[in-house]
Amino acid sequence: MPIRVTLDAMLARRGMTARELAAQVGLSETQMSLFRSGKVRGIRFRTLARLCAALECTPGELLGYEFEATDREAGDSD
Amino acid sequence: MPIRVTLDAMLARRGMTARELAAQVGLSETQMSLFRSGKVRGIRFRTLARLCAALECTPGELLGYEFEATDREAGDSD
DNA sequence: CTGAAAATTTAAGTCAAGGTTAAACTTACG
DNA sequence: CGTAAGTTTAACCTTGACTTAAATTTTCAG
Repeated sequence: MPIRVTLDAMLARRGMTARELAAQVGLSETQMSLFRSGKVRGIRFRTLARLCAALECTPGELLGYEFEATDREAGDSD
Repeated sequence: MPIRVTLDAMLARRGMTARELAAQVGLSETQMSLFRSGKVRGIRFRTLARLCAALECTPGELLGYEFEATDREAGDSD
């Protein structure tokens, strides 16, 4: 999974704990943890928008991407 | 919905039709159309990664975001 | 004009997974 | 210690991503 939600850097930049962000954004701490550990395979724009607003950043800053050759195949698994 | 998948600019830049991209990425034309018209509320990372690979760009370049004050409220409706 | 390719739209349906609550457990750290 | 922060597992609910199919519309070279 080359795309990940990278919250840590933004949290550090804003001196905020994951728990605070969860409360502010209305997300469960569980989900926050899943995001941070890269165990999520997608995201709703509503959620992404709230994270961006709370952290005052762009989607691009929250979504880390590392090019992978396998992403060029349509029939690729996962 | 302040976040949108902006494919048009990238398609133009690579001189590619939406249909071609759909085939290359393994997405239905229907879904491509829904993305382009902003009728989608989220995206799977698998899909986003493939789009990025095919268009040789970053998630940030595909996800347009416009700050909205309502995104700062946790209990916000959609 | 004309016709074919490209794109849009509607409809019906599948099912993966986003997100929740609850609860127990593990780390920091003053 | 003891408290706050973070993880993890499990059971659930619900949304909506994505599909196929098919009809319609837009686009545009010739």
